[in-house]
Amino acid sequence: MKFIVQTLTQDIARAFKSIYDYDCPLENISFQSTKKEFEGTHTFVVFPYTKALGKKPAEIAEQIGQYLLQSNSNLKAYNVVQGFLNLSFKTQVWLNELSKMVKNNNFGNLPWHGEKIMVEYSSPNTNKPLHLGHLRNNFLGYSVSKILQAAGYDVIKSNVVNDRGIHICKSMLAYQQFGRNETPQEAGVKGDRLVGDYYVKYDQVFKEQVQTQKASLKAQNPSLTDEQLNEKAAKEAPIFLQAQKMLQEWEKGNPEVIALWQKMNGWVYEGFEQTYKTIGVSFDKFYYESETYLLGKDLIKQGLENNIFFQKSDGSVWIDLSQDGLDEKLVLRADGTSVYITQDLGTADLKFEQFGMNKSVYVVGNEQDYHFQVLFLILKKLGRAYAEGLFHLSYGMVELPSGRMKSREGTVVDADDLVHEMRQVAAERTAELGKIEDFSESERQDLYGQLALGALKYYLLRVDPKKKMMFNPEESIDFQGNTGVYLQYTHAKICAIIRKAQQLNIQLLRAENIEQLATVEIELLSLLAQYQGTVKEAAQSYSPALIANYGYELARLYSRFYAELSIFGETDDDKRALRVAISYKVGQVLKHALSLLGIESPERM
RNA sequence: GGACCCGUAGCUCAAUGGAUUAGAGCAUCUCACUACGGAUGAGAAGGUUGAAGGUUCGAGUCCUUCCGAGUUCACCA
Repeated sequence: MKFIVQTLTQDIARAFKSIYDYDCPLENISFQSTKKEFEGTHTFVVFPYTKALGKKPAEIAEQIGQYLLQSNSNLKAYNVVQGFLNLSFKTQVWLNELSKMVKNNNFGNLPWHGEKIMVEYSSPNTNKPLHLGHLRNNFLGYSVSKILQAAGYDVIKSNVVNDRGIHICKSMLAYQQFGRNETPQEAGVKGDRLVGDYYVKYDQVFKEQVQTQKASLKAQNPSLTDEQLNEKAAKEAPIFLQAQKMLQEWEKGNPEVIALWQKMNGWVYEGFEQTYKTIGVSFDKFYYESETYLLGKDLIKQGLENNIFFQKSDGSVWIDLSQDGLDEKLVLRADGTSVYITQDLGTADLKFEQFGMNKSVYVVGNEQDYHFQVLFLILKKLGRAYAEGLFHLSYGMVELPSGRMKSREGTVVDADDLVHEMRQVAAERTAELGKIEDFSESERQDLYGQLALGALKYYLLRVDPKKKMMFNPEESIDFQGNTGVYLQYTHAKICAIIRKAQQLNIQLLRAENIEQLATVEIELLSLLAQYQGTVKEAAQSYSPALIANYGYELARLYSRFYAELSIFGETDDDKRALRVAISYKVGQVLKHALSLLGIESPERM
């Protein structure tokens, strides 16, 4: 199709030249897809040229249409609506196009171009289990990796695990005080859940202590405001002081603390591994902040020498970004220890040294927009060549009908629980329909997982990543309409058709003597031909939503095709074969698109 | 307060780099094949695209102001 559109583009330029003696650069000529109400698949908009040509839009469109019809042998007809020139291709063009697509088993994968890109995602804290917000992150990261791969990149999926810091010490401390050495096995829960429970426990105790502390502070300092009292009490809560102490011990390498840390992190990793496996995501490279948190200090020294940073009298190091519309930002504490951005600077260098990638994507929530703006800007100022290729894939928060999720208020939707519930719904619906009575138990279980995750992933990925989204539990378990299950169902239906076609021994690509295609057939072929462009666009904009929406549109159009036209009831052998071939290709593209979303395509369901 | 982001049908979302009559799904109502998978299809109803200006042949999209929601502005991560 690409080539055919190219010839059309050239012919339009020639038309401009020959009719109006107007030189139009090829890159200024482009097409839109024709709206459904009108005949044709490609539309050329002439409005932008009316000024230069001094003619009315409809007149220009008419003249160019005539010129094209004579000069371009692929063209069948044109029609003009105001300034819109709608073009239709000959049947043979579509038949050739279909034949090419069917023969191309690599359809949807763009040529490898040798650029390397790292996608960092997931990056969990090791103090609590994964929740719904992490799911959006993980699904996005995984899907973007797949899309980039399909678009011809070498992709490295990385995960920077936040396994150290005061928050980790909090759950350790609560476990130490209240845990009685219980193990996940003894407690009968996943390791990440157990550790998360102690993080919650810490918070309970902390809150109680703040209240007590506040009361005694108030008695001593009646003049303080409520806010001041809260702040002071929080800083003086015994358990908080203990947590701070523990962090210091951890940094000193106190064997007891380290041993506890290793034990508890080990539990969390086991839990995460299990969750990652069930939700179907994976990584090529793990970084641990406990190993990277000291990085970046050399960079600070360098920046000081080059006067990019400056030092205050207390020894702390800063960068002044006020020229760039931002603030002054601390990059190293007065005591010489790192802050968050210090290690991010160092880690950026480390990643680049190890992989030498051209681009690097950070899949991180939009709460950290400012942080990444600063991080990238500093790296540019430090003259890092790779800084140009850095991108923050900033995604919006997932909200519940009851509002934003808050771990402290217990409104968090746990990832494992959610997947479990979805599986049950999938099992119920499947049982109601009774189409897989001959499946073995393990085949059933596989199917439930595929449907559950298909529904969940599609639900979270179909929305533009940049936008915040609403997670409505009732809607998410809906398997009708614009859902992942709908795409899977359409694919499975097509598989049934292909099975039957094989039984009937129908050849996909026979010499087709077809004079005219049905409108819905042309629409389908045209949409299929757009798939590779969609993949490219999705890669450029890092947006799985484009793939999801394309897939839905394709499934919907196919469903209409299926309802309007009979396949096996068609008596003309050529037409019957054609419809099977179209079905086959639609099935393949659906499967490919779903795989880019990290969703599996069962052949029966 | 500064910065950033968002506001489209009752609800959830689409709408290429500006373009013909702003499209889907859910929910509501109606209809459909003793044909290939009804987890489906067709139709009805539902909109002053938060408001007001501006630029343009043309604005949901760009610019300005206002209103409303959110995020962020730690020697936390």
